[in-house]
Amino acid sequence: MNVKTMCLGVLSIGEATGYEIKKQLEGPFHHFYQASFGAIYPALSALLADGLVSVREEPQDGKPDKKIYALSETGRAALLAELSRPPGPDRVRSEFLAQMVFVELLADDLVADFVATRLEHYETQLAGLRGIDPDRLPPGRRFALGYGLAVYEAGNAYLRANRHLLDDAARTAPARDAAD
Amino acid sequence: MNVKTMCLGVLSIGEATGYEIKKQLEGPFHHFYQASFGAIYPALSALLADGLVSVREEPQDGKPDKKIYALSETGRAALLAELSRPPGPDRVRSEFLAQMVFVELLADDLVADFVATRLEHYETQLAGLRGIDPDRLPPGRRFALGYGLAVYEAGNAYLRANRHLLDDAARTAPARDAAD
DNA sequence: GAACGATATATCGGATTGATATATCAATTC
DNA sequence: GAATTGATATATCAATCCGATATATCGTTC
Repeated sequence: MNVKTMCLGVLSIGEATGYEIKKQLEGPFHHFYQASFGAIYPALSALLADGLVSVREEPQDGKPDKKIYALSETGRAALLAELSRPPGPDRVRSEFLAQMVFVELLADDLVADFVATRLEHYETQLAGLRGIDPDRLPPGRRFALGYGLAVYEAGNAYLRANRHLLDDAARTAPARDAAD
Repeated sequence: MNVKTMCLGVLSIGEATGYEIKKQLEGPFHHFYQASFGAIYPALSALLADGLVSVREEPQDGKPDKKIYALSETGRAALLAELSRPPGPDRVRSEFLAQMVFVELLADDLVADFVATRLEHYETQLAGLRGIDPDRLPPGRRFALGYGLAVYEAGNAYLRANRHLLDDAARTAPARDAAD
């Protein structure tokens, strides 16, 4: 699903600015879909040019004018067509995991630092998702919320239970050896 | 972690061709890092130009010649430097999840099909990871293997337990209504 | 007063994807 | 038997996207 389709999807929930679409993708949707402003704004421009969305400008005091986008009927049909195609494979890139694969090359204080940061990250993400009331969500979004909770909880629990694999494998720094 | 660094990392395990690096990223590393040939080959070319890897060509009967890349000492140092930087945020894009968020728009037979495919996908991925003997791996790779198992198992279990949210929400197709 | 964060829009150079191409061979399908 | 598919290998390209940056205003913090 490209960013144009995701924008159509978010607009199917209700009209929104480019900034608000980004906020949605940084918040409740963050665990399964991310996109940058560099992709969102050109996507909205293309959707507008193709007649799949409409836009109205609202001046604001003390802030840039808002451009509020809304889904057109053509856009709704295009969204349905895209959603009806079989989903492609997940795309994943976890820098933390990729770096931990080479943990034997890393100094143990670095590893401890990275692991601690990662655990905090899990807690932050879980707190964010737990702050959302599932009863107020339509079924699809409730499903996605529960999925995020399940996967973050599993990752968090795994890291807590197995961080010793990382701690024990990391390089002991020379200065620390001397202190020990 | 960009594709150049990942190539250095895979080469730190042992010399490899571009094709073999891709195979590593399609197999045991797939659940946390993916990259295309379109990125791997230019990355290897750049690494070669920068002196971070060396290459030797081996002719093969019935197949293209092999270009076998090996890490240089300069490359090893560059890898260590990159790995020592704090990991950036995970990048995730799950088309399945993104589409399920808008499940109310989809026909129920499509949803059932997508869910069935997704469950098969989990079984396939889990079978692949379970076929790897963790005792033969160094600690970092053992950790990553276990992480993949934990997260796929959680996602699989969640989908099995909660697919009813999706089934119940999907649109009932008109033709099916008439048949019921 | 400078830096930072929030609300907003927008752009750009570099990174990456997915498709495609080339080559050869073996296995499978029609 | 020919066509298709899949595997082993290398390589490239147009489209998509990222991360950084810019602009503007305001409020908060150091």
